[in-house]
Amino acid sequence: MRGTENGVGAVSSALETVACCVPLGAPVMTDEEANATAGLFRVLGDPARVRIVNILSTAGGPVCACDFYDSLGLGQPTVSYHLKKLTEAGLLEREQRGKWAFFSLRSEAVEKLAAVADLQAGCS
Amino acid sequence: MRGTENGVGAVSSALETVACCVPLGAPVMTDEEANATAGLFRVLGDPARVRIVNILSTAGGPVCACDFYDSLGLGQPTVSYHLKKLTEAGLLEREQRGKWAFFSLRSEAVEKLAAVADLQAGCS
DNA sequence: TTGACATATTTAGGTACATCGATATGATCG
DNA sequence: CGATCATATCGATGTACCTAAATATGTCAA
Repeated sequence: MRGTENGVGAVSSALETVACCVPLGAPVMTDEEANATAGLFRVLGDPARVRIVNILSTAGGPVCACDFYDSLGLGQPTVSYHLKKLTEAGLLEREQRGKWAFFSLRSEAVEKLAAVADLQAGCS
Repeated sequence: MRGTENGVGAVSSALETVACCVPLGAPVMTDEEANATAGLFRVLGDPARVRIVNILSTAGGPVCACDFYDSLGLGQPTVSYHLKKLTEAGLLEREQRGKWAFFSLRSEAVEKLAAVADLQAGCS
């Protein structure tokens, strides 16, 4: 019931939040799009998750879950909780290496995030 | 006690959240910066506020508070609450026109937001 | 100043979220 | 299989947040 690499899009439980987002400056925005876009920002609206993304971006590659405990000053269950939130949103990818879980940033999501937050997108 | 154009930085009550943010990909990130950055995202982590920003960006100019009631399907106090959150974060500027309050996007904040969400900032 | 209107604040209630301790699941190695 | 280690999930608790009704503040016109 893990399902990280099941072939297709490897969608998590929440319909891949990041995939449903639209730029903040979109000419039209449905309720569903507003919800998804807010959902993406809400996932990043926690200091621990901001740090996780920051650590992953500076690491430049997959990072073991256990490496976050000290960096974040949070317990193992709490870190697991945050990693799951980020993964479900589509921002992170989970990879099993032996008995360790490694996480990395999904480049598509990173690009999408930048596009969503760019209000000038499409303007000169 | 309103203080929207008091000369200097026109800071609101919360030390201007957006001003303390750093890019998600910053090489180093203090606790305070992680908090401010998360705070900025958290402000955008609500569908109503996402819509407000979207409406303002497509409007291209100041919009009266009363114009949001119908668009958002929310009551006047609730809209006022959201507008305050966005303004306190430094994303919006409030302007009094007679007995109406007009809000617009702060271009500096818009640029900062894009920079904060851009993980590739400074990379090739 | 008084009345009318627009917005802000207060108060209260319900819900979502972050955190931890305890426990369960999953993976490796003897 | 049984032991061990890493991670995920469950249960519970305190907090932050969103919303609306009622009220206060502020602005303008007469």
